[in-house]
Amino acid sequence: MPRPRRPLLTRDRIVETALALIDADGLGALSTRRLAAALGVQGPSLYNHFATKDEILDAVADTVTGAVDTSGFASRDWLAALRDWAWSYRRALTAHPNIVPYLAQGPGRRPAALAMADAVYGGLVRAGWPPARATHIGAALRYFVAGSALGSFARGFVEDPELYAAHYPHLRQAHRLAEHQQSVDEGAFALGLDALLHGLAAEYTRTVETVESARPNG
Amino acid sequence: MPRPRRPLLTRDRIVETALALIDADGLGALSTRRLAAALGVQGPSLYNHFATKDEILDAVADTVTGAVDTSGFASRDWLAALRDWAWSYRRALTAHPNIVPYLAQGPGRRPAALAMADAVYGGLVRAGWPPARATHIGAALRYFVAGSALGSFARGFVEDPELYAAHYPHLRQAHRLAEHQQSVDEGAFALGLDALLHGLAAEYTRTVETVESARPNG
DNA sequence: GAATGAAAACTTACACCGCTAGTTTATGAG
DNA sequence: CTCATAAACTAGCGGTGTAAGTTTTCATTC
Repeated sequence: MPRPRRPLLTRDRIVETALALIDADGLGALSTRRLAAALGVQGPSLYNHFATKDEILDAVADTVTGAVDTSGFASRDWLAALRDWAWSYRRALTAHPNIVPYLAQGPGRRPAALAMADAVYGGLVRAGWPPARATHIGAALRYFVAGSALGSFARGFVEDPELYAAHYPHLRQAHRLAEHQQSVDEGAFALGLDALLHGLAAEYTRTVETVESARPNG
Repeated sequence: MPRPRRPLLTRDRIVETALALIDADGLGALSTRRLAAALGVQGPSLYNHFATKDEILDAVADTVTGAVDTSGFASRDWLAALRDWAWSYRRALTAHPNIVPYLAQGPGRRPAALAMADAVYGGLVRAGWPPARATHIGAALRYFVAGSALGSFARGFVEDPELYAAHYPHLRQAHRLAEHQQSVDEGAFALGLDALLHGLAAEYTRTVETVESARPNG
């Protein structure tokens, strides 16, 4: 088949299909040949639209990141904005858990990831956090969200009662975790996020508000 | 070469060499043939000692997890034990960052990972946390530690000033993050961990101590 | 001490992988 | 109308995990 009258592929169609395959079969199951086959095309044709497979994955990762809502930093106080962002971030990642290991490596040059970092950092600095602290807070929350989406804690335990009974006295119920996967993971996230934000709020009154009130025009 | 008089390979030697290769060149650069070559042997010989490559990676991951110290749960109060554990956990992972994406998927059937989960969960329950809460706390801290070790936040930003200057007003200094990688990552971890533990301590007095004092013999 | 079976290396080979090179034809710009 | 570019193709390279079968040695059993 030579060049067709209407292009068979577009970047969007490739990214969309890649994400669907990753969601369905995992990151490891995405090969250029399988992706191409799902698009009704031969493997190397993809390289007319992307230079490398990593570029495809970058695009997939960025559409996932693009679903994260950072608008709170423009309208709400920093604490509420952080909470909204963290939940939205988590929702975006858990909707496509298989891409998280790739995405969690860092923003790289992906526009949506950089825009997110920009919004968070900017929002925190605007709220009065010293720049270094704003960096740390953004990083800490990213750690927590990425870690929570990366391989469900609950699903990480095998569904095999005998494995635990013998050697791990406190894990007798661990095999049941898989059943309640979603609620365990969400409960852990909710608890951890609340604790984190609680701690940050305390830190805020301790450092930022203290410093401001000490200034002549604070 | 037929069967040699003294075996050329042992599981330990394979795991050790695999970890060294992963540390040096990354997880993606570990192939059975390269690993075998580093051991002075042909690729398929590895399969006399491990059934699959994943089994090798499991063993590597478990030696890394084995370096985590959970002894605090036997000797200190739960809050100090959590802090010690989290730092030890982080040190173990950041010593071998390239294996973290594999390891972070969950404990699976790896003995060291399961022993760690057992110690943490047991310690928290012994301290008075309700079982469900203990699960959540262990998970939340694992999220945070794994996220922090999985692809350095700082290194995730490209060292290219022009990339940021144009479109991301608040990230003008982001390209400098790579320089201070270690201190940024550690600072973010320290801040986040302190905040998390601060929040958990508050939650403890709110729920556990309240409940206990309400009991007749509390 | 001979026989035997498992162990541990080997070679060969398969199906798949990412990607390059070169070919063919349709499209759109001048 | 010309022609560079775009977008599909086929063929193929070097690499991957691993299965199959071979050879020799070791450890055990009669």
